[in-house]
Amino acid sequence: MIKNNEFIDKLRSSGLRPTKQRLKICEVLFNREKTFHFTINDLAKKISEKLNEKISLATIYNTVHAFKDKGYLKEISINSDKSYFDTNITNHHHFFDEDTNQLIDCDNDNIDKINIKKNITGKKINSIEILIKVASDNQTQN
Amino acid sequence: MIKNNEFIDKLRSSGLRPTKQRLKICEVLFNREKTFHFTINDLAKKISEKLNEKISLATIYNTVHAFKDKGYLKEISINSDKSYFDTNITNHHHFFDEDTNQLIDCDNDNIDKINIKKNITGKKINSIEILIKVASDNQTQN
DNA sequence: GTGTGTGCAAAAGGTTTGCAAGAAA
DNA sequence: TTTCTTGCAAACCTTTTGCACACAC
Repeated sequence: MIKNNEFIDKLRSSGLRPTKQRLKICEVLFNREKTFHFTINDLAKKISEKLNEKISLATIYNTVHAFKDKGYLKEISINSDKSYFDTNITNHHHFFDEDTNQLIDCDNDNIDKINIKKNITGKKINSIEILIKVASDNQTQN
Repeated sequence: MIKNNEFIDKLRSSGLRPTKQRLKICEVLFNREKTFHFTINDLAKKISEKLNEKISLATIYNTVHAFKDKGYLKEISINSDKSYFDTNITNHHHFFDEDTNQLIDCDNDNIDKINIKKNITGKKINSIEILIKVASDNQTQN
């Protein structure tokens, strides 16, 4: 159980004012055991469920982007009509279950080191993301 | 230079009627040397440039999805406000240049075999996609 | 008090849908 | 003639923006 004070310090230290809304979003996002993979819509729903309170969508977008910029959230690359975010900011990868549209973390340990033999001239590699698409074993794939 | 007849056969053999519009889209997509990475918008622009003719957006969406379902196009996973497609349907990966928002193919040969040690129970791996984000060497990264 | 953050509603951008007219079989 | 395809416009959904009000400092 993370205390409110820790969130306040965290926010302050990154130059974000600890407002009521941001603290509530912190609580929903970071006060949990497991990684949370979510879309903005998921988050909005979770907020109204868990806190029985509504925060304006504009504010949620604002906050999620601020948190992403500060490195508290990661954006995940899937082709989808919406953006997915991840509270797990460590270097890791994802399974994407095509049956249920669910994301599952895949630790770095579960994948042998990736060695890219070629790079683009003058460019530096910022990140390497692996997406493993899986689906039910006994189903026709497309 | 692929002949129209080949496109007609290709379409017919997958149960798609070879309409004027689909043939024109085939021409723009597949009558080229290099891989084509595109958004629907890019494709619409290319069509009006190359063929000096307009095909309705609804039809372009329709056709691209049909081609994807038939396996003639691949959808690429980037988080972006729009969908990217690829005429290269072989097993390969991508560099994504964050400076220019451009996609560059990365052949399988350039990456050592990926070994996933863990899988999701009851699921089969359909694909493994790697996205390597790169950016200019002499720039602050976020 | 000043500057930042919030919330609403409107707008924007990509994508999908319904339906009538047109083309392929 | 039947079925599939096209094209337009409207609808939809996610995300962004403008602006007035409220809050943090």
